[in-house]
Amino acid sequence: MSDTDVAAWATLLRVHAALVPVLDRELQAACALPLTWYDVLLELNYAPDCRLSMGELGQKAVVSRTRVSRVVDALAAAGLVTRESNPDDRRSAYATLTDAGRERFRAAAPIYLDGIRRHFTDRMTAGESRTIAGALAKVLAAVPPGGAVPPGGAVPPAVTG
Amino acid sequence: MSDTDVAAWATLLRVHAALVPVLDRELQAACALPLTWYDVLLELNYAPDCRLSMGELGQKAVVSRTRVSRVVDALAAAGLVTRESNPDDRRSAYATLTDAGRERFRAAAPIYLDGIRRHFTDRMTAGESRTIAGALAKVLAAVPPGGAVPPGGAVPPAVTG
DNA sequence: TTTGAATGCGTGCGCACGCACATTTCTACT
DNA sequence: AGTAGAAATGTGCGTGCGCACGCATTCAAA
Repeated sequence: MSDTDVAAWATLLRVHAALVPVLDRELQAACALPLTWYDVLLELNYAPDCRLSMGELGQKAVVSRTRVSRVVDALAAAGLVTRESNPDDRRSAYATLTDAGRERFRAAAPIYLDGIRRHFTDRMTAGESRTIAGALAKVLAAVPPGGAVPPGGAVPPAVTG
Repeated sequence: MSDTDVAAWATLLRVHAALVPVLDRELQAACALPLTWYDVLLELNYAPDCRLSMGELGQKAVVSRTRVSRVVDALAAAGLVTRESNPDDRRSAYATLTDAGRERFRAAAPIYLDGIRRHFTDRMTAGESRTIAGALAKVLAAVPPGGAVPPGGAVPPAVTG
């Protein structure tokens, strides 16, 4: 039973490993835009006022929270976003999409979406696609926050060292 | 239509980003075994004579072909595999599972499988799991080899120059 | 046999990524 | 007000990873 149980997860790992480089290269070749940048621009474009704090970005985009800081630095250096400080909470820092950033994103989106369609969506039925989205959303909702497992053992307590 | 089309892929990316660190940590906490090591041990254990060449390992396991070399070095230093040369083709190098490696893998397997079950499989129905495995297998079979897209355009190769 | 291309592999190098820690600012409680 | 703790962010550092390249070997053709 283990074999069939693990099949879905194992295949997911392989698809990710095989497809991400392909989509990343296509996007870079067409728009000179790394996938990480695209993801950040996407979330900013979707957010109200095209503005998000670093923490929100780290939570919404597929980027580590600590990494967001440097990615935003790079994006700001490229003129695609601006750093702003929040007058109501001077700890937090906002990243806001610039016009150039929005235009760059809108140019890149069709490329990326087309890649997803050609390599991923077109290979399955609409029903399969919906099933995947639904099932994986349930998985995502139940995954523990952070890469946690700080207490002793993963499965057995195993208190003593 | 784009939104729902991309949903499956986007969720896959998030699940991967969220779950891989969790499973990796659980495995490391319980067995001091990185996921990459586990994957290599798994393929070796499944292979005939517990032996595979570097190229085969790179193709079967979720590890870059060039990275295999260093991973095998580390595994050999840990006594879990041995490096052997192929007398029939002196270019190739074999990695063979040792008894210690096999034992280590067999100890780790239940931990990893249980993690997959708790965080992934148990969150969906058996039908959903089968659908995911089947659909993603189709995607995998159609993905272009290598991270390719060397020629100019991203979409059509267009044979003639 | 000789020669050129192809295959399999290992390594130097640079990049991306996340962790642990320090810093600044906010919040709650006395 | 004053203080301890929490929250949000930025940074030094080590690590994993893949690419470009070079070396050894094998195959194919002349």
